[in-house]
Amino acid sequence: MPRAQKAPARRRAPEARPAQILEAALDVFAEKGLADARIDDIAERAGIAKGTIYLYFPTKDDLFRAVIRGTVVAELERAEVARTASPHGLGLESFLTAYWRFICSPTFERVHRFLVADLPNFPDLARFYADEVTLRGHRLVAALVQRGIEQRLYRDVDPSAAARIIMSIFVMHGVLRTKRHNLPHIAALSDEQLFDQMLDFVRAALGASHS
Amino acid sequence: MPRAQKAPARRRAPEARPAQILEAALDVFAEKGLADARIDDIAERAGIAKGTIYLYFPTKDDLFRAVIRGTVVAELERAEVARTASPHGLGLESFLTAYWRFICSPTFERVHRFLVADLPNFPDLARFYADEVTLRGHRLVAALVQRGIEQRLYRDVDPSAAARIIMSIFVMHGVLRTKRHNLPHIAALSDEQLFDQMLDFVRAALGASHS
DNA sequence: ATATAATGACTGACCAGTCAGTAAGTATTG
DNA sequence: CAATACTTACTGACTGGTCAGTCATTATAT
Repeated sequence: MPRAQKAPARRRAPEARPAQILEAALDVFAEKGLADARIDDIAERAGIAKGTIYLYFPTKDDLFRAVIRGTVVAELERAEVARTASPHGLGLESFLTAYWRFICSPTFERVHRFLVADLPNFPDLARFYADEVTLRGHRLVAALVQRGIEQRLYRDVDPSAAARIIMSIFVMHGVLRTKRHNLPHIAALSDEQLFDQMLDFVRAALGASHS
Repeated sequence: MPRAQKAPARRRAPEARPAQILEAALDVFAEKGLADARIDDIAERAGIAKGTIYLYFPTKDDLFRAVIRGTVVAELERAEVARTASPHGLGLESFLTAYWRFICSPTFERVHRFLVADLPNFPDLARFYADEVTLRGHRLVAALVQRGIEQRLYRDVDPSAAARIIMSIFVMHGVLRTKRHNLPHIAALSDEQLFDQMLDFVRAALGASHS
């Protein structure tokens, strides 16, 4: 027979709960990793009781999956926006600008860690991510490089290789920038400076004829 | 009063134990990550009993630290070898060849995962790694680029930025190559082909005058 | 004999997941 | 427009399993 004395303003909001839980879960998973994240922590951060989480997500794994899918979908939507935002317009460089802006957002920082750390334990999610994010991004960039070549903006490089290398540079720098505090050779550089340096390098590699 | 019936060929080898334990621990940590690795698993893989591990390493964390330091030291030694192997010789490209060979080794693959996943939980180790590996590698590459510029092999780029970007490409490709099975756009490419593509890109970016 | 190496059953802490119980909201009735 | 029963959202103490770390005991070596 459980005691029940204090009733600290309990709220009912079944529509809002899932999003609320996912947000708290993203925070805690990103901070601690899947294994070290406690369901109690997530509940506390969401301002609800532990049991409530289990009304909406059957297990911790399912919650984790939902978080990944949620953030990945968000990432894809941004990519779509970036693609359609420049209809047949500015090409590779404007895409990279938008891409870098995304990489510098808190979402990227929070997602990246358990992308590397925990995704290998979820082969189906890893596959989903590879297909829907990595590969899609690669195809998009490769197409932009290809178009640049056709327009004689770039020399005749292998678009697929160039795309892969360019993405590598940007993603890795997205990781590095979050570790500035430990890395004296980056500490003083702003995100904009990093972007400019990367763009210079890429332009030169692609043999861009004009600045 | 514990029972003790079977004595399956107990061996005494106090000198060999630490290395034996570290090797088993590296395997298990790499496979499962810090949190999911069981001391019992490590003991079993090493062919000894759990208690024996605690004769040599006071806690699981200490064991993990020892594994990191061990592998990082190994990595540094290879870098030293690579540096001294080309006295004032072939410069950047020969270093990158050796570096890529290291990146393609099993050690890199096993170490990288918990470098990203678990190191954030060990600020002192992260600092150590940043100083002794990342920064040292960066300085070395930057110096090689600098020398290339002085020798008029490369155009007048920012050596620090170029070094950082080159390292980014190589490290990221070290990660990608281990995920080939999920990535159709790399699956068919050999490590050598990846290296050639990266080198082409870098050469072009540095404005290398001859192939 | 004595010292040292090794063992593995055990303990204590931790935590995912459960469920009996409580509060908030809604429908029904007089 | 109560008082009532009924439904649904939520709670948090509890359970059962897992595992890091301990230590009394046993094996080997000298």
